Amino acid sequence: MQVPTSAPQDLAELESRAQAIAGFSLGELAALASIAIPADFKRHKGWTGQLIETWLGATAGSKPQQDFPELGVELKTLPINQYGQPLETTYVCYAPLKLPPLSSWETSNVKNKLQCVLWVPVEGERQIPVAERRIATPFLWQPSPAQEAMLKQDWEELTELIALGQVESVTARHGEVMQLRPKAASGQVLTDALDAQGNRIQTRPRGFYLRKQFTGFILESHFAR
DNA sequence: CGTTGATCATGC
DNA sequence: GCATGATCAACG
Repeated sequence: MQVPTSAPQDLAELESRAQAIAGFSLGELAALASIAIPADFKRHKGWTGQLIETWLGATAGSKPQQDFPELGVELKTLPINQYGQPLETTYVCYAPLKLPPLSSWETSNVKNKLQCVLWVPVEGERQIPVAERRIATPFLWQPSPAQEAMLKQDWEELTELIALGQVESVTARHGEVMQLRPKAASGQVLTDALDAQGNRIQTRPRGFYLRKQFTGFILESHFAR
């Protein structure tokens, strides 16, 4: 097995590459790709995602686009426990805080990002050394009408609060399947937003995250089929 | 003990 | 500063 040197040409090739790494440990994949393995993720939080990107032939580096633009596919690795349940929430994208919110769900970043996702579940329990964690079964997913309705509802609720200048009062408890949380290099990072009177204020950048229960439901639905 | 809020690395 | 990849760890 070798690291691909080009992007997958179609969905079939992407799926085939994804299936090929199923069952391998992160250590094996790193060794085959000549990539150093971190002892832990304290300072390497994005390492697994980048390793998977390498093996699937995603364009290196971070781009403000989908991982496979030609295929319209977004790649998400998902740490799971021994029962196949997600251990962490899933980051979707930044939330615009300076809204002339003529924005709609249909044109939102969230909907665009989640139109088609290649989920790659990976063993993530801390007791398992990083190198020994294995890739589970990757699969392509598109939101069902019901799932999209849930996402849309949360997006509209959260976006409305932002539009009303209530950003500061939104907590991660809002939203049934998707939440809004700080997303920055530190708590010192600030960005512009608006208060209820429309005055410019400074606040921590926020991102949209999928709750574990929701991604767990996606996994369950897929493997129950 | 699960979740929220904070944090780490990197590129442009 | 924003966007990518996420996990860490304090707290309720």
